[in-house]
Amino acid sequence: MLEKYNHSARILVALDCIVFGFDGEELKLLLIKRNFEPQLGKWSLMGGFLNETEDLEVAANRILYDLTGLQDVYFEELKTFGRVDRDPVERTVSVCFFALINIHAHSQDAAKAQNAFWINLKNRPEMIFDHNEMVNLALERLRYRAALHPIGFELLPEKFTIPQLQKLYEAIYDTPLDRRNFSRKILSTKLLIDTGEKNENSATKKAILYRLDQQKYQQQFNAFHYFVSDIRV
Amino acid sequence: MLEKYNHSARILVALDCIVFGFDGEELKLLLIKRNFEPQLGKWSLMGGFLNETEDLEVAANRILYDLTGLQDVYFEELKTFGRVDRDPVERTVSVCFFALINIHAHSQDAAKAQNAFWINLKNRPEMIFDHNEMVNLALERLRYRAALHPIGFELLPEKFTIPQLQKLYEAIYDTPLDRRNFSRKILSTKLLIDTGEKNENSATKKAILYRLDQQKYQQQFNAFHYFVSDIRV
DNA sequence: GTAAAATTGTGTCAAAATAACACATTTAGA
DNA sequence: TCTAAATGTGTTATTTTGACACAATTTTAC
Repeated sequence: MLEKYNHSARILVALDCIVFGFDGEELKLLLIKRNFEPQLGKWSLMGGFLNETEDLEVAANRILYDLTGLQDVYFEELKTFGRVDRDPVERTVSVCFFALINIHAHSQDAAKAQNAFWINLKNRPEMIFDHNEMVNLALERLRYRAALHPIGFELLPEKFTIPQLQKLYEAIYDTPLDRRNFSRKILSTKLLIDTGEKNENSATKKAILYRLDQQKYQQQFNAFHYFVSDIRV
Repeated sequence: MLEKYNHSARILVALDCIVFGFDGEELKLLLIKRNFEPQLGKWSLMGGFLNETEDLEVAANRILYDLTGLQDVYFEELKTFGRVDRDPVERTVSVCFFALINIHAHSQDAAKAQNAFWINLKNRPEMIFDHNEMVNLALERLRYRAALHPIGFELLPEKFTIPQLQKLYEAIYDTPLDRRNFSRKILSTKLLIDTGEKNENSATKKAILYRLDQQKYQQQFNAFHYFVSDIRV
């Protein structure tokens, strides 16, 4: 039997999860109005603790599932936060993730059970601990990633129009984009498949509904390089 | 006094550090030939445990300092590794960082004290635990970062020539680059200042020695976008 | 001395990508 | 059927990129 590392401190390992959504106009965050201690009544990210016999990645999926009822959603590690005083209750190191989900496809029941609400990113409330810092960094990372990889699609429904996609990018970068250049750029990636359908929820010209070419999406994930003039990572 | 989180497991939090260097020809790693248990005699990254009263970032700096004698070197978090069985001795979550240092500027004594050696990245040995996975991911990240931000300079001496810089990029991406296009691209960033000196260690035409414009480096860090044909992140 | 070999610095040019911009089409509703 | 709003596509000048050529510098060999 191997000897254990007797001289070092065992520390609580938490996970905190930032969930981004898009309602067609604004970027949103799924935040918890805490109905439990500590910090009851305040806003926070969804979080949890790593169990003794649980892989870190499994724990992240568990927390996402408990919040959204979704499995296999896009998420990536953001950073591990480890200031000594970040949680006043007890020393806790938190591995922070962010996820992108289709805002219409998750479980309302799961969200309700966690007392979670979609909040406009721009109007986000003060949050507990270092959660504000986490969200700021996550937005930065989202902008970085979305400029290089086609992750925007993760936030849209299965079928979507180019104008919808453009509105998403405009929300992510908080800047207007040229409609014609945007369309050309996106279509040149060949990632979009024309479904033959049109968006019927339109009072004017109905835009073409596309879906993502999943195979090309996987292949081209690392060769997307979406750039427009105002977007610098 | 606040109540503690009584129902969750406390876990060892380790840090592992990948140190990259460049000897003018090849990318190198500063690896430990373990003269201590566990896994005595095997190769590993430099690591350590997070102390109870120590910020995570402070711990990373401590470990880097113990290995290199350097402070304020470039490093960034890579990922936190948390498979249950990643360390057979005991459940340990490891926050992995990577650093870029000038291979000629660190403390030989510190390295010797840790039994650390510079190893060609391409000939790297089998390492313990998930350290191989860490290094693979770090190389990927280095390539990603170096394509977008001017971090290559962190691996060079204060004064360097454009051909040296090119050799570095060729080592990072393991691909030959066109000398003329490279020079044009780098000079167009205006990040280089001509020192007026030349590289005297040359048997042929002596190349101009440049130094980095530190002010512009800070300003343009997020607007570098170094791309050449063969380099795709 | 001078020629040869290796390396460095700079220039050219066609092709591709980008940014700015214009016009025609579709649809609901007046 | 006319209008307003939104969508789809095209044009053009400018900038960036990639492929390539030539001149200059320096040491070494003769």
